[in-house]
Amino acid sequence: MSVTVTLPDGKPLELPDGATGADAAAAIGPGLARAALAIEVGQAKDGEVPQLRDLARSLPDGAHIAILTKDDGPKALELIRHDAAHVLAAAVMELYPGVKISIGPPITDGFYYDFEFPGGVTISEADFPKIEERMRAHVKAAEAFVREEVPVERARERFLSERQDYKVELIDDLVRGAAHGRSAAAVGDGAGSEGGAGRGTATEAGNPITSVSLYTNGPFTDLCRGPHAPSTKTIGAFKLSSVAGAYWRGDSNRTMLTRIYGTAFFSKAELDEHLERIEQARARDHRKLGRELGLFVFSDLSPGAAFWLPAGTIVWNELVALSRRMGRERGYTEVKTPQIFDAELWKTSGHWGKFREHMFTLEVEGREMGVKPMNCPGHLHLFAMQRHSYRELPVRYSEPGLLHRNEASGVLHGLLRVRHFAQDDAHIFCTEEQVQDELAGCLEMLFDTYAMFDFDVRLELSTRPQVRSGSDEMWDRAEDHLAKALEARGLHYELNPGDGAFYGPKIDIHITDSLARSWQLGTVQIDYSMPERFGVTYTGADNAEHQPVMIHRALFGSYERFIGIMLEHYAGELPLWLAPVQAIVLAVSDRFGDYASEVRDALLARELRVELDARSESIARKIREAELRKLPYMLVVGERERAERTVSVRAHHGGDLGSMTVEAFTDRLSGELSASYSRPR
RNA sequence: GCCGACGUAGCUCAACUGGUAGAGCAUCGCUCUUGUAAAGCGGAGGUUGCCGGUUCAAGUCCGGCCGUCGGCUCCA
Repeated sequence: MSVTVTLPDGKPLELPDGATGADAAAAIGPGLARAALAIEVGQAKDGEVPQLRDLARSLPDGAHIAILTKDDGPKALELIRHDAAHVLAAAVMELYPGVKISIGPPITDGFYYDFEFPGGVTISEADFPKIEERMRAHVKAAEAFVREEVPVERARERFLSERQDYKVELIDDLVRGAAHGRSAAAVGDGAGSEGGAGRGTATEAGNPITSVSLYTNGPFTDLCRGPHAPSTKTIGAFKLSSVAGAYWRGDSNRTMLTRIYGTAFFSKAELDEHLERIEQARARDHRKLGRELGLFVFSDLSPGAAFWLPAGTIVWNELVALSRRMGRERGYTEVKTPQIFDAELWKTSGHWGKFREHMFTLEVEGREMGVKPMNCPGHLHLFAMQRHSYRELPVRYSEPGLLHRNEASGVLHGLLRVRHFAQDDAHIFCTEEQVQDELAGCLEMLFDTYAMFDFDVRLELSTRPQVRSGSDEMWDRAEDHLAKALEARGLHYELNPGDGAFYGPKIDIHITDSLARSWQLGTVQIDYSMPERFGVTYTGADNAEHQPVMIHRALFGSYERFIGIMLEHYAGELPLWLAPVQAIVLAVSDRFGDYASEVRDALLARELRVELDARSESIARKIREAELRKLPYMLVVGERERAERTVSVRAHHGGDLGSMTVEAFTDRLSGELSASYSRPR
């Protein structure tokens, strides 16, 4: 008796019956046997999803297999990070008797484990050294990860007797999930491979789960779907990084657990490199750059609201100018609507019911008013106050509107999550027949806008949420429109089910910041609901009143957030057209102040943003300071330049570009500027 | 909002177990008049986030509040 499996290169490998992944690796070679971590069974073909399994499990006859080693990148890292999460739990259980464990999956850059510590015990980073020391002992001991399949009842009793309530709940949910026909994987934690059912047990609809898998390393046993590496020793280097609160099952009504984050790599060198990357990312944190470059500051007296300094205001205004120019070229018309409205407006829009807690409200002569958290209701009301013919449509109202949202204190984050901000907002009112053209126009404008910034953007289509307004038929139509518009452009997008606005689905633009956090920027939304709520109409060719379709769109999203992301993206080195100071004239000594100001004035006359540094300081110092301010161009002028009527040009990072006439330099800059402006069509 | 940590001069940071706050940079003044990443000297600058408590004595310990940071939940 034997089994035959197929290797990645297509060659068959014959093994004795009952052979394991480890046997397969050994049969291929002793080096591979040593390096093997896990084994992938199956191939990504015909809808089949390869399963990663423990090496110790026996191989099914006829399977395609691939041995996983540390050279297999993210998959291999994920494996040992999951191992590390178990090691963390093992260490914590030894150090804190009575601790309750919940889940501990690998995540993008590491892993975490959530615990409920016994009463009175709090964990802080100060506790990490001793936890890490225990973890090291487990890694050093090269404890084998041993899998066992246990009947559900026995596993349940085991965790019940250990007072591991969260594990009991997970098991109960697994059983219930299977009974309800959901896959076992879907009722796990959703974040990783914890808490899943043992494979090989029935997970089909309606079939009850009869067993679950447990993994043991050393003294620690956890409910876990696996897989794991053969032993803890493959965790080459690890480090705990932070501690945070996290709600059990992500539900803010349930217990807050203590989450310990960490990361793991195969080697110390890789870990160090990772830590170094984080350090560098911190250096380009927009909050730090904003202060250092004199763009904006924050004050305790207005949490969640930036104070824009002159330099930052220039950046802001340039973005607004870009938005206005591009809008003008595309048939948008700018409007201005009030900041404060009677609650009536918010009741009509539905925001009063859904977001009142997050609005700033005030009472004016006995009337309840709300500061606008968004522009749409104002635009709807404005549109509704006029009579409209179908001949006018589409109407495209834009407004760089100032908005206030009373965000919970805990979510504020630099410019990326604020209470006071502005959006490059616009609302299009059009006929049903015009929807596709308008959406295409929005997407085109979106890509033209983002082309100015070489960002890596990710598109998501967010569909109907649980709580929403409008009929299902409306939602079907709206979602179809967005998907169709995306597909018409051949755009790749991810589906984000249930994440749409309460009035309509949306296409969201997401971007990743320097610390790998994801943020939403622009959005294009389609809305059949608000026009109905506000009763807005236009007169059709048939002389009857019809309801227009509304498209909401903001391409930058909020200017604040966009500038924050952009600063991190460029590490503070803004492109010339956005740089608050495009060039600085540096006088070699204050004796050349006259010529230096002449040069400055010449550049000002060409509408360049230029500064003059004629202090009695060394030229080396002036250059250093200009470099630290990341100013794109430095123009050194002294004896020679005055005599020759030239400037010596130095570019940030670019070094000395030699001397040229002021004319030549301004031409060079104008050329650079028009190149950036000519990109969007 | 929830969990944890943190809050000292404009910025970055010191101040042993409680003993009366200090440095660098920046700012200001003077000297130097400078050629591609920091000239020299001197001065000024703090009710240690705010309020209360313990103590002979609080930056340090305790409580409350505010804010910030890292997460969680939320995000029209």
